[in-house]
Amino acid sequence: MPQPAPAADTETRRRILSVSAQLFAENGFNHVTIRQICQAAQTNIAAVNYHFRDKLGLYKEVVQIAADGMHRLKSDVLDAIEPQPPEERLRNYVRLTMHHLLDPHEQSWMEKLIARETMEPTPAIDLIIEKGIRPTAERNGRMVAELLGTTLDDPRVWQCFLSVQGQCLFYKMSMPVTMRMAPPGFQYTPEVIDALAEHVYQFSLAGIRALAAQPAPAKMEWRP
Amino acid sequence: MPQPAPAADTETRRRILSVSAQLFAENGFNHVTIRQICQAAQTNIAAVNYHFRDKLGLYKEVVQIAADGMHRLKSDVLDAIEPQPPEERLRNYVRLTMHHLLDPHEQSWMEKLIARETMEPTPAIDLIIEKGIRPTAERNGRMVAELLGTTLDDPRVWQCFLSVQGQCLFYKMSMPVTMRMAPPGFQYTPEVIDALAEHVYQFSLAGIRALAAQPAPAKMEWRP
DNA sequence: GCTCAATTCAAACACTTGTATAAATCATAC
DNA sequence: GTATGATTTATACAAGTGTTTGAATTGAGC
Repeated sequence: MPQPAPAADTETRRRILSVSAQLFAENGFNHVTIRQICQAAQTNIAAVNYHFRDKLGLYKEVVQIAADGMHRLKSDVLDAIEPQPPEERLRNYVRLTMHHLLDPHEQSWMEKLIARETMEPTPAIDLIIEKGIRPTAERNGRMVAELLGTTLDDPRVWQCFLSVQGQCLFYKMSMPVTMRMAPPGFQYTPEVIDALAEHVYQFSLAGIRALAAQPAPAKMEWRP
Repeated sequence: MPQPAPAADTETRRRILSVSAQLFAENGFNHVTIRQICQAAQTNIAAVNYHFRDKLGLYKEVVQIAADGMHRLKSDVLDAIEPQPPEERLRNYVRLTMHHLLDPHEQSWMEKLIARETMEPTPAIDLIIEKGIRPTAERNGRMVAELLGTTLDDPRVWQCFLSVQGQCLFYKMSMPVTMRMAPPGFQYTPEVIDALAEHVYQFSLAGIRALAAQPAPAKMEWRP
């Protein structure tokens, strides 16, 4: 019973990873079969089991990559908007996030995979939380906290951030219905996405400002 | 080959419907097996095929009920808030919707089933759109339009409504992650849900008012 | 050229799924 | 009571799933 070298970087191994990342992101863990993956990767059925032990092993490696990439991607976004004034920071955060999620040309399978895991978690969810979400939580919070004129231990920070994130993700998650309700021929072109992002920005900025004007509620313990 | 009377109302048939509604809402069409349903309904494997032709037939009947019930539920909510001033209307709409979605005691499997179909549609999605969503679209729109001081053919109406709906649904859909990020022991008690709903209301009302203050964009054709 | 380990391959296995069949049971009208 | 049709039951089937196996192929090191 031959064993592959620990994490050897074979050509087929790479192909399987690349192909399955797309498939998993688009269809979810349960709706992708090993045979699909291997056919798309032009290799044998047993390749997945040989290189990744089993389907879940492959998936976890894909998720690992997604979580790391997500962290890097989010860090890049946050870096890019760092020097801007707070309002522009929010505007561009929303714009970039929605493009990653909605633009079909944007090959951002990582956002999609994580959006999927968020709604329908598998045993790999903890990886995503620890490596992909938690590390940028503090910077995300600071972006909102500054607009609120408060600190991270103010519960309004997370409620507002979730309201922003919720609007962005909702457009992605409700796409199947949106496309059916929209007039025929509708597409998520870059211009449409920009317009939606601008709406979410305007809507959210006003929401945040209104809450900033209210008396501060009791602080909460802040967890890292 | 015996055939059941058209839509006979047998006891087992009722049990299957009731049990599978819960299961489908909680786990989605693909993650529920006929054997699960029949075991929970304390009947034979073949009962589903006998009474509903096949699994999809059963599911479509469940969805039919959900779509009708959804329409009725939404109508009731809209009726209940009708006499209130516009702001209170929005506040209570958000509050009731979030309770239906999040309260574990609330046995509102219909909202959950439809939320699921929204994100991961099956061949039954059209039923939901036509019977469960479209019929109340106009009233939903009017609720927002009034706050915006505009008419249904103003694109801001739908963008704002989706922003509100998006926040509500997001809390439902991201529950798996939320529960893991939240401090241990966290639960969606009625009080917690009320607080969240109040936040969404405040946030959204400010967003809507800010957009109302802007110059009106080009109208769009309004589809029934 | 040979060796030996890593890698690929074809085939099969064990299991679950939805569905179909035919017999058994039940209920009701005559 | 019996006949007839509706319902329930036990069982089998075909297709699809992830996984395993053992042989074939490859390729680098000597």
